[in-house]
Amino acid sequence: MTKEKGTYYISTPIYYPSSNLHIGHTYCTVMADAMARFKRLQGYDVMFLTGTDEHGQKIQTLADAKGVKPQAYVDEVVEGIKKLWETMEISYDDFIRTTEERHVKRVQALFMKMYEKGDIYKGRYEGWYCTPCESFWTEAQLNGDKCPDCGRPVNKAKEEAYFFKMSKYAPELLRIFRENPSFLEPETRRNEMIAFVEQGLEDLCISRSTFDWGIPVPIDEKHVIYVWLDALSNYITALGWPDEPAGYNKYWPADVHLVGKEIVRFHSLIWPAMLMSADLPIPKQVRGHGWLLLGGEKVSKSKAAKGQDVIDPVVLIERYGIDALKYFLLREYTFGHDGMFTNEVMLKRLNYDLANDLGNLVSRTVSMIEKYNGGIVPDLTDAGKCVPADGGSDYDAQLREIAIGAADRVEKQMDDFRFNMALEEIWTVVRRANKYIDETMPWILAKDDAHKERLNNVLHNLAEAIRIISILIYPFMHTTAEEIRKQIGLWYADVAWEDAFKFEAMSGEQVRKGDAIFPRLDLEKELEELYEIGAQAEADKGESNITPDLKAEIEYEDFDKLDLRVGTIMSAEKHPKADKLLVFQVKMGTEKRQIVSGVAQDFKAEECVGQKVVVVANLKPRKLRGVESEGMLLFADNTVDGRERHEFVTTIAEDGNPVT
RNA sequence: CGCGGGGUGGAGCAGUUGGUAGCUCGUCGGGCUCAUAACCCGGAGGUCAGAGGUUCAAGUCCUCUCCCCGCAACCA
Repeated sequence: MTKEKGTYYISTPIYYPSSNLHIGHTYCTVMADAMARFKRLQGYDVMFLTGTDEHGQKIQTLADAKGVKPQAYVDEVVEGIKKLWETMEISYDDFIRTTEERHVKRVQALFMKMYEKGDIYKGRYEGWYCTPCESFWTEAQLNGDKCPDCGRPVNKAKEEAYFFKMSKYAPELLRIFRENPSFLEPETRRNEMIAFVEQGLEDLCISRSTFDWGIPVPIDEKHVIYVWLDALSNYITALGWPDEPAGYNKYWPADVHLVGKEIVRFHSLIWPAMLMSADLPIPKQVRGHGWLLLGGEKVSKSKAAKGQDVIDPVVLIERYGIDALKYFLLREYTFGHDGMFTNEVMLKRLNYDLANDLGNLVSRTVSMIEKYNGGIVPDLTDAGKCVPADGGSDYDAQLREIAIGAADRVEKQMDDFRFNMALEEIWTVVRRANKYIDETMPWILAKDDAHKERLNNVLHNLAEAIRIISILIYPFMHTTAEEIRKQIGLWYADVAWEDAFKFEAMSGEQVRKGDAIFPRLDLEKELEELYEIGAQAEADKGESNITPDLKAEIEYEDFDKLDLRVGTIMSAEKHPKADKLLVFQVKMGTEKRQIVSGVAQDFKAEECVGQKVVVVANLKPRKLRGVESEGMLLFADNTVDGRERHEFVTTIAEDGNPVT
């Protein structure tokens, strides 16, 4: 094995088991896994941590709805998550669940440490409370003056809660960003965070008493510890801090917390502040990755007709294999940037890079070794080395140089989390090898025994290049790497990073042609089938969408209060000060009204003119961003391609007609 | 002037500390037949959104403008 190079601790976020994981979680975990495997291959003692964040109101509500205990609920979901990681061969070293005893007691210890430091105080959490939902909402979250969840009225309420004096650490946090810029990457996120801190930090509410599915506050059993203190601390509780500190002493501070850009704030501000409060070192680095976007195509009509994109990782793995999916995710997207996911892009990647370039390279090389040298990898001889069939260029030297230099280039890219560039470096070797075959033309050499030695050298060099490739891709696609090694006769040897710097390491291996490593995919056919699968999934989802949960029953008198009328839109224009609003002039018989409506994203002003609509005619007038609105237009809420959009509910009736 | 991200050959993207504009696909032409109709070579195609500025030198730094996309605000 490789020599020790120290420790490397990498983490993914702990995921919230409120529903199945999607390709976004997969993406993050795949990156962490590749990095963990890469570091291990280089000889680091790696700690790769992932897990689940299982407390909170939402879980409790979901469990209640299902009629099971919260613990039973999360147990089931977590089992599914673990199974997914198993299918994906995620090489985590530990999986922490926040409901585990080891976590619970250590979170409480952390709470006490911060409390004893004087950084936790009891205060009041003010907000709007919805009694049936048992939920607090901020002013901004409210839907008008109603609960955003259930639509029922809310009351202003105060709740006793514990707060963490986060504001105290603002100067320290700014100092970290200034003095150690690499603490948070990429730079754009760092700038965002600096701006955020400079706006002024508020103290953080870290307890709740309106639900009890959580870790009890050690000094006050009426409260449970609220989300961030509970969740973030997993990174040290999993290491055994503070009661079994061996792992903690060995691995902390973490080398990197890999997180999505939406939770960068929590990891780069709250988490360090909490650690500082507990007098613990902060992690060396937080890296925020981008999101995978769907349906990002501009011309969505034609594309939508062509295919629904499949984002269920399980389906993709079943069809194309885990290595293909991993390769695609790591190769296609730039770390830190959002990227759009489409079936077509994915399939093309798989065909061009994996089937055509890599798979085919292995296939043609192994065939030639079988055909021209009885399946034995020849030794390299001095005599034949520099005598190309075409008379004297340095193909061999070029191939060799690119191959043995690749490991360093890959390492350089990996150090900066540029998975896509790292893979691109590897593929320059693949391409060079394919080119080498064309240059040296072994099939010509094979026709004349006089060239036998040269032919053998060419075959040897190809085998060497593939051997090196198998090492380089190992962190990204270990199964494929092993399959390749089997085919070129290296099944007996361990994969070692330093062997990627050697050439002329092979001698007399028995190659064995196997199945195509990555069979070429029929693009048209695959797209069609994926479309079927996607459409089916969409349909399944749609079933429940057609009739959203009905609201609570009302009395006729309640309905009778409404005065609904048919109206005709006479004119429409954009609201001068709002992006989502259109200002309509609506005629109802002789009556004319100005009505503002939030449909600017669904319709152009012009196309609304002349449309018949149903108007709530007796709604109390109200100003919207400064423009008077005398009523309300009714639209249907449709869902197209997963996006909500409004549709006209039209009629042939005359405007002014009442709707009863 | 709410915050932020973008605008690079037909498409999708790279461009790390400023120094000949790259990659994949597509396209056109050619080569080869060992190989998974795969592979290899060559060509065409970009005033790097626009305008200024700094510099010996800017896609890369500064200023302004235009346009897209998130978030926030707002969807009676």
